[in-house]
Amino acid sequence: MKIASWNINSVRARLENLATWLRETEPDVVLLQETKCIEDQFPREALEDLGYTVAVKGQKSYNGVAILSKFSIEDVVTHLPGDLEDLEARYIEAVVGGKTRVASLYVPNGQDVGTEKYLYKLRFFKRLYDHFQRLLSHRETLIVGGDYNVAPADSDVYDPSLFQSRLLVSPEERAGFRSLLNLGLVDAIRALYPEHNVDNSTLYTWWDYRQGSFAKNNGLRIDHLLLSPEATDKLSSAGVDRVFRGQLKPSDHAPVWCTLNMP
DNA sequence: ATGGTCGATCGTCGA
Repeated sequence: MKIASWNINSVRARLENLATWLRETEPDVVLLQETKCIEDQFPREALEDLGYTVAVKGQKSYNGVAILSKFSIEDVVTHLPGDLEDLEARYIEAVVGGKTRVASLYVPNGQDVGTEKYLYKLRFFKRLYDHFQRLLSHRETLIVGGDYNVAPADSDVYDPSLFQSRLLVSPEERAGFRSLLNLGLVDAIRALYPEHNVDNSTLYTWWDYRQGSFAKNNGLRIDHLLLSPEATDKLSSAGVDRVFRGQLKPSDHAPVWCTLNMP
């Protein structure tokens, strides 16, 4: 089973890129973020024509997450517990193919260290911690993927000297991300590509649209696939489709993917 | 130099 996550930065503006990527890389399950439209505007039929079942959590203009699956989709959850007043479309979870649980999540960017949006980001990580702790007790094959908006280590940043305690790398954000690993979730990319054994600059998933960042490979690794122990046991390969960041009208993120050996 | 470049939507916010 191939599972991929992609911050698409508007599913309507990116439908051509998305369809090309689906045809060329053939993921079984896709976790999308920043679809940027309400559910009625989501190009459901075009994706169904490509062989996918679709589950969407939409919002006007901002955020929006979705799950595409070649297999059945059941038990859909569209709100991250822990804050009933949070109406932003940043979380969707479902069971695909009858027994594999997946979630597509879009962690708040955080605007700037110390702002109200930054505090919302840190609270979001606490909610993820509490929810994943509960999910992990079920001992399922679980994949929680998405745009975490955190570069977990300096090896995930093109120039760490430019990123000291800044947004995306601050100690509090990294602690939030690390707390999920401490629950027992495993970073699929780092499980197969340890930071001291690889060219870390090939693993970036996001490049700013500005200043020619992609041409200079000024990137960060902020999109992640986290696996439960039961999923990690099945992990066989993983990678980043960075070629799709270089196409015409690209998203500013590249897809990240992994394959699991399913019985 | 507090900029730059996108997308949604149509002046301005969010990233």
